[in-house]
Amino acid sequence: MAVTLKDIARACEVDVATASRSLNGAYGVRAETRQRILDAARRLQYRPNRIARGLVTGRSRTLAMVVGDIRNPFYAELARGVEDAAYRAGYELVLCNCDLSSDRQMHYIHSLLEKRVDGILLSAVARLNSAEQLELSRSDAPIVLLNRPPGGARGYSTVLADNYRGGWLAGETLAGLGHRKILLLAGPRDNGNLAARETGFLKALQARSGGAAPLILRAQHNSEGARHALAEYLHARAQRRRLPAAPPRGAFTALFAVNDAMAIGATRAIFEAGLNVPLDISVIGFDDIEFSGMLRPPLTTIHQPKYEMGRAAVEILLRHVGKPAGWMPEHRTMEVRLVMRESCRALRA
Amino acid sequence: MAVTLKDIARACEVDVATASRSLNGAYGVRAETRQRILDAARRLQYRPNRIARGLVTGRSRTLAMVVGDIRNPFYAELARGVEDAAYRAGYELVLCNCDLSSDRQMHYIHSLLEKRVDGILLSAVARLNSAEQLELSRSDAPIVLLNRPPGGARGYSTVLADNYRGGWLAGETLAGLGHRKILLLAGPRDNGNLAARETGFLKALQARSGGAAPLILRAQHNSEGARHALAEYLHARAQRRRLPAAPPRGAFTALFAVNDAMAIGATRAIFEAGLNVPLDISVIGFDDIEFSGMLRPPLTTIHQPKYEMGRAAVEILLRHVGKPAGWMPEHRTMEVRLVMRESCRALRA
DNA sequence: CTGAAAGCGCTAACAA
DNA sequence: TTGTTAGCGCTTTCAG
Repeated sequence: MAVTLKDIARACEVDVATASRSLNGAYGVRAETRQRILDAARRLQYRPNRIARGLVTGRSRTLAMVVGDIRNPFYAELARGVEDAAYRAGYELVLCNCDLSSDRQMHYIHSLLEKRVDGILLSAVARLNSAEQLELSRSDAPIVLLNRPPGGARGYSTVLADNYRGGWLAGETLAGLGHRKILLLAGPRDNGNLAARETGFLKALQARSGGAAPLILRAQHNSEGARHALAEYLHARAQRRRLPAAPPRGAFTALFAVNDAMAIGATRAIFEAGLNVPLDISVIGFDDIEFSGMLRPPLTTIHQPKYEMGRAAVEILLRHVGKPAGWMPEHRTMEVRLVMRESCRALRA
Repeated sequence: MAVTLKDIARACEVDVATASRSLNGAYGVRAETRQRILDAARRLQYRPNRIARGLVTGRSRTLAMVVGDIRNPFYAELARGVEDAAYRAGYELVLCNCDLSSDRQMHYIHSLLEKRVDGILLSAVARLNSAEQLELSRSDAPIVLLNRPPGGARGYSTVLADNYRGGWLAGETLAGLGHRKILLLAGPRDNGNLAARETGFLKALQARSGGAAPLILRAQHNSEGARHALAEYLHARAQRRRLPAAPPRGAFTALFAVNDAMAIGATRAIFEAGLNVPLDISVIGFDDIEFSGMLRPPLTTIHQPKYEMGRAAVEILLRHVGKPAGWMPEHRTMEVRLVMRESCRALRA
């Protein structure tokens, strides 16, 4: 059995209250007594039972983060930022993967609330129906939406990258390099972040004098989805022109993929079609996952400050602990920036 | 204030004990009464306070995993396996990143024990001094070492990939392809897993008739470390032979990096030196992180079943919950296998 | 089948 | 400065 406060109180011939005070607040107790208790605690290897403490204080010193899949390097980087910030503040982090399952997401949220976590970071993309939304809103623990557009769920704090501006930057970059025939490799329409990037990109092209509307190809927002979709597209084009052997050139000279995973898949498809990046096609992505810099060619992309986003979300969350639900939601938009690497080249005019 | 068992007991005009029984064990209570209570619970949105329950049962239904850095895709995959298994068993997972800091590692372990987690998975590589080892051994919660050789810490259950055999496989593969001049890109000597791979590799080459001892280059076990070390080596060779422009060929025709991150860094260094993989140098790695298959060329590597390792570790851990400390440690060695992709080629004899 | 009562280990008024 | 007294919300004997 573990040694309890009572044990150390008995050993020192004081009351548990005195022992508790010595170990915690520390003031309102004679220095000598306090020392005696501290010594006994160390000697007996006393480990306070935080769960008992939690029961009375109502706080667990635990935060939770719900993500889609921690194997996604984007989430991993977010999570690391979250965890470091939590650690510094003296909190632990419980991690929940729920993929796209809103069932699993709700299951977690229930468990977390039952465990009285002090706050929840919601990064997963699983949609919630209105019953679930309602349930969330009654949550005692503060919730911040991290990289998850509110989507009907008003009233929560949010931390988001400036996706629109990132898309714009991508458009500017490609157009500035002289590209006119451009492919937009877009994701599912119902993803708010991806949609914002798309919009920003389109606007940037429109704003450019003579900016023609790009081709739009929609795919799953992962490598395989992008690779598959683009491969099919390139193949179909070759067929149509009866160029079974020769790869199609000239349909577009640049491509924007709304995230790096898609950019990676697209790059593969391009090489597999016998074309070259950036000689035949320039590629620009979005996210700047660590891996992007290690590709051949290193990927030009829009960087979002994932680690800092995690940190910022924890700061907001902690500011809301103990506050009434729905207390002054904060909205933080994080800056993005272009990272020029080698997958884009300028077109000679 | 949250609704408690007492509230629902009052609403149903029964005792809290009856309410508790109805909500849990469910037997020993009249069906009609039980139903009434269940209904009330739903109606009042009752959420049991698990921390109160934990105080009496002594279980928290929480597991913890201590890793180096979740951004490392290897850990992420392990973690996902762990989390899925925990989820299925009705547990939550707290995730702790401690890099190489044994301070942070110990800090976590203390917190976790104070929070009465039901078990701890140790994957981090931070070394523990003997005082820390002693402390660990007195832990009430079971501990399993996941991908972490016991290194003096006997008595714990372990889950490890068959690193030795993986190294052997790599050696066999290269030798079987006809390579004779081989470079071993090794990691720090004090890493047990990496050292086992190294040993296996060396043995395989020795076992081959005419297998010459490979060159050994030691580097940090990450991409940049490997890239740097290999670049320097290639450069120095070029200098020595007064071939500033022409890249050095022929010193070795194949290379084994003891993990994929290193293989990736090495591949970069090779291309940056103007050489080609696999034409000039074949490369084989270890781990089979997801990314390996998306490289150009896709990396040949030794696959370890990371996800399954995570799952296996949880199974063992759960088997030990509630058992006395040091109870029948289990040791599980997971099989590895060769994944042949395009970074290795056969040498014509 | 159900109620009463004790207690998990700790904190926090309130007294002394 | 210290001890006493109540709980926190739940489970779990033990009676009834």
